[in-house]
Amino acid sequence: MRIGELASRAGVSVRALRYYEEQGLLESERTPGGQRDYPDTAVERVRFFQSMYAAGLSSRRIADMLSCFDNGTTNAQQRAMLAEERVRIDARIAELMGARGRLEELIVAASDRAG
Amino acid sequence: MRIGELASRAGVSVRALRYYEEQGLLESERTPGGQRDYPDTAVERVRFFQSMYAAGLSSRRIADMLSCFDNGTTNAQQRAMLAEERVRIDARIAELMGARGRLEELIVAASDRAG
DNA sequence: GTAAGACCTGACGCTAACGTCAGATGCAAG
DNA sequence: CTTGCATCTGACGTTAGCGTCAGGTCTTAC
Repeated sequence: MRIGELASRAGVSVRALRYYEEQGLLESERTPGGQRDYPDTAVERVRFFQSMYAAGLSSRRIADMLSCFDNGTTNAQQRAMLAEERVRIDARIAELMGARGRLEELIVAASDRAG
Repeated sequence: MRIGELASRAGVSVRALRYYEEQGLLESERTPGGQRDYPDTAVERVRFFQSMYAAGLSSRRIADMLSCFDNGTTNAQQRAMLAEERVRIDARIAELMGARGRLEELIVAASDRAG
């Protein structure tokens, strides 16, 4: 498929896809006219990127774990990195839950005042 | 206390405190010499900021809910905003847990391969 | 009174994941 | 063949929460 279709199917912008390619995350064939051509599997791949970005990983980090995503094998360094990122995500979740609690306090206190 | 002490007690940089003042989040008295002087309550206040920043709120958003933090009262707009931010945080937590799950899959798959 | 820090006000730098614009080309339809 | 939309390659713009440097002032210990 071409870039526009991939963008809409994966829920990202065309610009984002070109950026992923720049970062070495996403390859593509080219048509004789020079346009990018993606396989169907690219949709899932891009969604994986989005998920990792949403979790706060950098392009570099995602690139480092790509072989792991592609064929399910890892070296020691990758295993350490995966575990490290999991810890980081857990910490982020804890922060967010803390903030949620603070917000909740404000809401409860305010509703008490409001009756 | 002066700015350096507040910074170390709240766990942020001196620059950050001046930035919070710029954004209208943090007031201070001034000594005759022109240096900032903070009350003890500023420590907790700054920690609240950090928690909100960590949850992805902008300075503007935090400023908008400050009166709520200060005296526990809200107007309708603030109540709506607090609820909205809570929803946003919940969504972020869900994203993170999704990403965590994906990572977990990679880890499990890789450990299967590794034996 | 002076040396050493802490603090002051600008003001530019930084980062990362894109947004956006410009000017040119590819491609399917009528 | 041309109309018109999708796509192409640069390349500069954006955003937000600070980092950092420059040059000058305040405070405190000796």
